[in-house]
Amino acid sequence: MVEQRQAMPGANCLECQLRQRNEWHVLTEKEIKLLAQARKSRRYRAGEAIFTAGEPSYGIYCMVSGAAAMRQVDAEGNTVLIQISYPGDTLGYRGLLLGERRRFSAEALGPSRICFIDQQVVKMLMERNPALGLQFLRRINNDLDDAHNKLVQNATLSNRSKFVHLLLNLMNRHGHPAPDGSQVINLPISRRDMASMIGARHETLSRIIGRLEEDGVARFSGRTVCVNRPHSLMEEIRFS
Amino acid sequence: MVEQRQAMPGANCLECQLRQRNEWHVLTEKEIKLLAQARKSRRYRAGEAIFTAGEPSYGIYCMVSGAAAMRQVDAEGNTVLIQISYPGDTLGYRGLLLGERRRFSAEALGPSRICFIDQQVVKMLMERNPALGLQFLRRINNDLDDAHNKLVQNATLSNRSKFVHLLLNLMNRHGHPAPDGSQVINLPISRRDMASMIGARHETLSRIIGRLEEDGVARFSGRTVCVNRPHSLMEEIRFS
DNA sequence: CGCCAGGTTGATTTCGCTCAAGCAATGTGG
DNA sequence: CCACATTGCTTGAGCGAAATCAACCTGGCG
Repeated sequence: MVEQRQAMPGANCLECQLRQRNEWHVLTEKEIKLLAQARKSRRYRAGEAIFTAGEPSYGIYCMVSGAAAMRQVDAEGNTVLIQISYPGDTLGYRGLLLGERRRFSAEALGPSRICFIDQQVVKMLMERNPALGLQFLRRINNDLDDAHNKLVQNATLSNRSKFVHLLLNLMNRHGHPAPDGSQVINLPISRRDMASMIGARHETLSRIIGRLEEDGVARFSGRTVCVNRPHSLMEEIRFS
Repeated sequence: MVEQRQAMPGANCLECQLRQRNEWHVLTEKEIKLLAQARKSRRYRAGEAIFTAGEPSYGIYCMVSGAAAMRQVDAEGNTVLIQISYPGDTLGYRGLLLGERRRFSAEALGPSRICFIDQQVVKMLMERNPALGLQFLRRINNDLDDAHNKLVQNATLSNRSKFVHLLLNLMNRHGHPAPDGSQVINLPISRRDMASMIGARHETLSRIIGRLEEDGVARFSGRTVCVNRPHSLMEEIRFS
């Protein structure tokens, strides 16, 4: 019975293995119980919205399984994929901590399970345990660092280089090693989204993919990618 | 005597008018006295380094007068100007709060006066007054928002549009209205730096400036810009 | 079955980068 | 004071990369 609960993340915060790897690991057992009592877990279908830009922040979300995309839309209606969140990641802490409206949208990329924790509960926990606030600070700091690194990437690299960088990141998350030493990736997002992530048109990305196949770097088929020699990707980003 | 101290920012935190507009305004009078006792004020010459990427974080800095540039350097040695800081802004809080090394460099853009507050003092103040930590959280959150907005800008806009956006931002900070309704800007940074901010080569920026002059939008002469009709700039960024 | 979103491919044009030369302002050592 | 290097900026020519416009394919899905 106990084993069963441990094997089912999202059922109870106390036994949730993911907690060890995110902001909540600084909480005491008593505080965790409060968290477990207040959190609501629910499933999302692929493409379902978690929250939308402009709406108030009611609380924060904790990814249990699946993946989620954060999208930002600019004045002209262009939508850009900012980040992908994975199990253990906390979502929507920004608007919450400041009591602001959502500045971007979040959407489930596939079937996902996500816990929701109400604003009041988070505030209460942060007052009881100041280390929690520091954890969020650390988290937001890393996000800012990522954003700055992407800024210099966008400023200096070619579209091809940017895409290779993206592909390497996706490989780290979604890659499975094949017996012959190659890596097989199941892409969680569409090509349009990948194009938006590197700031290119989707037609351009299509051509870049074609050239990568010509050069024997990788083979693309739908959302499945096979990177022949992962090292060749690493080397590619050394030049330009 | 008291008036004289009020008229001289950087001499004493208690009378510093800038404090009303930054993170420190949540401190009690007693805490401000601690701050005033610990802070060291000093002048910087134009171009002088405040801190450099890779070095440890000894404390944080508070701009009193002048302006400072935050620069990030990527693997290829390209340097990108990330942000400009102005009087009242706090500098270098990121590395400090996490006890990390500096991830970017900061440098005075002109003759500036900047206060330094030691790491230990900040930690002590944050423990005494939890609201201070929340202020830094708010600050870092806004920075992250700026970075995300720049990301979608870089992804979707042309170099010309990006430069017009930059010019509008600089106008808000450095513009002076002329009697004929035009705005005169004294640029704080070189064209190379402006080019890096929009992710373009400096030659390209030079051509963009030429085209803006052809179109009668603005006149450039050294570091002085005259925007004929500020409204025309606003309108320009509506299309494309 | 037709419709539609997502993806590919082609033709054409525009934009921005590279390489290169030249120029003005500033600094420097003799 | 001059010859000289240095730095920041501009301008030109040529080229390559990427955007645009368009046609077409493909696999769901009502």
